[in-house]
Amino acid sequence: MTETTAAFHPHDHGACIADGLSRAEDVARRKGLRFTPVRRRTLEILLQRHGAMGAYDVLDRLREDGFSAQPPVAYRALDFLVEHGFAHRIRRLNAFAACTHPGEDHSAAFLICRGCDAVAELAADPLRAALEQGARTVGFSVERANIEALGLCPVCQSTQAPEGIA
Amino acid sequence: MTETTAAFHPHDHGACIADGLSRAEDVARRKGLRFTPVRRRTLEILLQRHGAMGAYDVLDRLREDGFSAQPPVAYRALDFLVEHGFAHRIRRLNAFAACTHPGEDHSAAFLICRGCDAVAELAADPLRAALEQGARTVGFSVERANIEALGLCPVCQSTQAPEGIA
DNA sequence: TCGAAATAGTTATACTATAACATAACAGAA
DNA sequence: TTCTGTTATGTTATAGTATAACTATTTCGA
Repeated sequence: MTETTAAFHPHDHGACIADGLSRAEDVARRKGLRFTPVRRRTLEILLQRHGAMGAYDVLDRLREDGFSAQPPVAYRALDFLVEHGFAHRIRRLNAFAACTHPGEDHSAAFLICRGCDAVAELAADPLRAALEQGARTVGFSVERANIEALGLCPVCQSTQAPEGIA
Repeated sequence: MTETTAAFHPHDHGACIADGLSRAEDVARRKGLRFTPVRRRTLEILLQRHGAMGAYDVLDRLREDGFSAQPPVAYRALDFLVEHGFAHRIRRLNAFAACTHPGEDHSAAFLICRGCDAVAELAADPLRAALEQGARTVGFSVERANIEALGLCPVCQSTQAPEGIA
């Protein structure tokens, strides 16, 4: 497992967004998926935020672009993105985040800072493998997994109080 | 990581409940926690179900016992149980489940069957260790983690259709 | 016994998500 | 091209989940 996101550090965010979009477009074309305007715009919104975003926040942004502002619009687009690995759902936050990985079909783990709410994505394929092995001992076959950790990012470790006191 | 639950198999459920309660009582006494009637009853309800339960389902049961039927009552009791390791929150299901582990202070992973909704808890300390190591490479300190897998239990593997078709 | 702290009761509301059905766009076959 | 099945979107309504904020009570140590 190695770092694959610069969420906790400064970086070229513009390139970040452009890369994410064009990668998604490539994958969608290759898989024959319909990367429609709402879906594309939804991914772009997530990429711009570069962090976790609630469905209703996404919805607000979509409204500004003239899309229908009803919840199902956002949820469908988000579900599509998650389904195909362009985004992840972070259940602990009831939120979504654009996938920051180059590769397709990976497993991800999320590091959620309780100090500043930043979210970082780690490649979790080894973790996933370990999980599947454990599951096998009970005869369970894993299809999808969510791995989410709550804690403190480097910055907040020096400025925030320890757990339970803040 | 080894199997520590019999959720996917028949077992002595009565003993299961009694054990869970008395173990919790021991720990609470040792830690100086107040294992009040609502909290105790809430844990008992979760143990009886021996699976995931929504907060509002718990609330319904509490009402039958004469406790106040307002959401905060259930959420507080559940939060207490989760906080001290007597129960776990399963975010994928917006639900809670009694901890089926003997030991305290462990990490757990959940196997959620999409066929029959059964939930099994695996000891996930190795997984947790791997997660923490990965987090360290980004300078992140893990305090809590949720690891949840969706898939098929042994029984449903033979009777259910594959993902996406069911 | 007094007072601080923790727990529980209560009311109201905020936030998250989906069901269900109507309409429109698209893709391949006839 | 036109038909037709399929996929996507629009729309309305509502279900489900969770917490804020305030009051009352209990507990426990000083």
